[in-house]
This record gives sequence, structure tokens and C-alpha cells, in this order.
Amino acid sequence: MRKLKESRRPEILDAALAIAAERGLDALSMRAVAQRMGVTPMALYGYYRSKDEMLDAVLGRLLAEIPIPPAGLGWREVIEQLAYGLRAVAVRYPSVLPLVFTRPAISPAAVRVVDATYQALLAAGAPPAQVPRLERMLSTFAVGHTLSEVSGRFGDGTLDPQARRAQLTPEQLPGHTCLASHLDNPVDWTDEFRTDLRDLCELVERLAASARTAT
Amino acid sequence: MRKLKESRRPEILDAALAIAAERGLDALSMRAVAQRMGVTPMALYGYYRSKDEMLDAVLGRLLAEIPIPPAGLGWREVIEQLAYGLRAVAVRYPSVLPLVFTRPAISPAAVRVVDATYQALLAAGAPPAQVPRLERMLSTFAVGHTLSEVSGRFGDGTLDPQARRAQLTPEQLPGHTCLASHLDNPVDWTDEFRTDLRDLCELVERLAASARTAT
DNA sequence: ACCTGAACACCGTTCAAGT
DNA sequence: ACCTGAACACCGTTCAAGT
Repeated sequence: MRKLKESRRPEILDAALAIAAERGLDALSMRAVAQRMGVTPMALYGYYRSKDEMLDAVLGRLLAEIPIPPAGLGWREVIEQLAYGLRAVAVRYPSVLPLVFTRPAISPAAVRVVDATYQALLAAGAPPAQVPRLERMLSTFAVGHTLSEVSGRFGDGTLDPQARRAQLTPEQLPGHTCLASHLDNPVDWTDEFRTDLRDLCELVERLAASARTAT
Repeated sequence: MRKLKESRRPEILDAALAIAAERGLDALSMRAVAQRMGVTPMALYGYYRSKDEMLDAVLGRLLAEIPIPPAGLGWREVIEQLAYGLRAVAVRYPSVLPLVFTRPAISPAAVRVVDATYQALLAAGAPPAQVPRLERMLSTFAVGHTLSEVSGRFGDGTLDPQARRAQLTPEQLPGHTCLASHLDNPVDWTDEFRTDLRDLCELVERLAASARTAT
């Protein structure tokens, strides 16, 4: 268990993010990072014990770019700004986003975002016992929706609804048939993100309201 | 653009799923699949054009294991059964779950799950124009929550809340400090999944109700 | 304190060939 | 129709050594 160096960590994370942004997550190898820094791959192991540990740090660096909203904002604004902040970061580094779902969110930056959300939910009047659950629901939505969009789970444009339905007969897909008129127009994902978030905030409000009447 | 063989595809997908379940997604290599089938790695390229294409098929095979609820159920039951079905599959093959967020959901199995959800939302009385959005919200939640749990994003037990807070001073984390009493007890993820799903169904109900009064 | 070089056990994939 | 074998350009990581 050697002691690790700190000095060039920021440089390493910058190089890693740049590679991921330019050539995708698969191209983000220790050898690529080393080459970009003009150093041997083995030099990196003085700073991180493994690639896995380096990726944790890359994720932390990413989440650190989400701005924490200033004090004095309404709770809805706080939640919206955090969600949009995550979305903005994700759009800049789409290929790194899968890491969020794949490793524990324990970096200081991640914990600060969680804490700001806790405060907002408490300010909204949500029952304290439910606040951690609601934070998990909101963050799961924000990350999941953005990741679905940028990774193509929602359909990446190259494969339109017609092509999807073509694999099965219309009789097997009554739902799609009913909604045919709504499935052809393209979707504005930013808009949908905002609408979903509003609906989820309504849900928080309703939980807060029913907690007030219960006491 | 050669013509691909079909014959041994099921065998290949079985081998791939078994490897992923036993040794994780990183161990799921073409060479490992080939070895398990007693064949040369290159033999696989007669069935799939690339590893990427094979992974798409693995995902399709996984989603095909989600049972489609029988006709005659209430819309809430349909949505719940689909969500629990996804969760059950995910728990059996946790390491494959990240693929859901990483590639388009265009397999016949995926489309059938989406269609069943469309039908349930229409039966609930949700405005047709909002049904695709609500389906995306529900599936994003179901996959995201399950993936967060099994991949450790929600905290994997080895790193408790105390350790998370220890990285920052209590003054920097007023939200965590307020909720201290609620953050120490362990969470039953299955229970939380059910509660969240109920809340989301309430949201659908409310949208349906306000659509009724608007007309 | 910081970095290198050679080596090991792996990858996905191409190409030409074999039955 | 189905599979093999050798080869290429990659991986992460260990170990011993160099300044």
C-alpha cells in the first residue's frame, strides 16, 4: 500500500476528460492518457493505484463542475438548477456519463450536490424521513434521462419509430398503433426534461402538503 | 456485408450471459464466449459482425425474459408487473444492466414492453400526447433505480454515510446534519422501489384527472 | 520523489485457408 | 456452410531498475 502522489492529478484528469470527449470512453486507456501527457503509462500508477481508481477521480472531477446554487433561491429553483447543471456537464462529456451509474457517488463534489438537494427538499416541507428517498428519485431521473438521451436509448434518430414497429406486426403493438400520430414528430429532450422535472416537483409538493394536513 | 448465420445464436447468448453473471461484464470477451462454446473466437464472427452487435443481442435476450402481463389487469398492476419484471431480470444479471442505458432499446422484446406500458397509460386516461413521455419517465426510473442499487451508486454497504460525511466538515453539509437520524438506518431497496413506483403512478393518475376536467 | 523499460497475460478483429 | 490459425495493433498491470 504505497503512498500516492498528488502533484499531477489535475493534469491527469484533464487529459482523461479530453480523450473521452474527443474519442469516446473506449479510447480512454491508461496508455492514451500517458501518451497525451508525454509520459510512460507506468508513471500514472504513482498517482492512482489502478485505472478504476482513476475513473472514480474522473467522475468526481466531472461532478465538481456542477455549480451549487446560491443561497436565497426557492427550493424548486435549487432543484432545477442542480438538474440543469448536471445536464449541462453531461452534454459536454456524454461518454463519461455511464460512469455515474456504475460507481458509488462518494466524491466530495457528489456529496455537496446531494446535500443541496436535501436542503431544498426540507425547505419544500417534505417529511424528513422521505427526503433521502426523494433525492435518490430525483437524481436517478436526472442522470437516467440525460444518459438515455445522449446514449441513444430514446432512439438516436437513425432508427425512427417506423423501423421499430416494422419488426413486429401492428396487431402485436396496439399501443403504438393508437399513438401513431404522436410517435412520428421529433422530441425536444431538453423540453421533456423540464416537463418531467416539473411533474416530479409537483409530486414533492403534494407529499409536503399531505404531511402538513396529517399533523 | 456477408450474410450471417442464425443457428447457434441462442447458444452464444447463453454463454455470454453465463460469463457476465459469473465473472462480470469485463470478463465478457469474444474469446471467453468462444472458449466456453469450445470454438475459436473467429467462429463467432459468422453470427455477429462485431462484439458490439453481439452485446445488442445479449441485451435483447435479457429484456425478452420480462413477462408481458396477461390481459384484464388494471393499468397500475400492468405497470407494476413490468417494473418488477425488469427488476427481477436485473437482479439475476446485474452486470449486464448498464447495457440498457448504453444502447438503443430496439429489440422486439424491448418494443413489446414499451407497447404494454403505452396501453396501460392509455387505460389510465393519460393524455395520449403525454404517453410516450410518461413511458420514458417510468422506464428511466425503473432501470435507473435498479442499476443504482446493484452497481453501488446508492452506497454499497462498505462505505457508510459517516464515511461520506467525513470528507467534508458538518458545516458544509447542513442537509446531512439535519437528516442525521434518518441517514444511518439501512434502506430496503425493494421497498423504496415500490414506494417510488406508487408515487409515479399517482402522478399519472393526477395528469389523467386534470385532463378529464379540462375537456 | 519521480519516472522508465521490458515483460506477461490479455483484448477485438482482419485475412487467407481448410473441410 | 462452418470453422481454424496466424497475425496485428491494442489493453491493464507487475517487477526491477534508473536519476
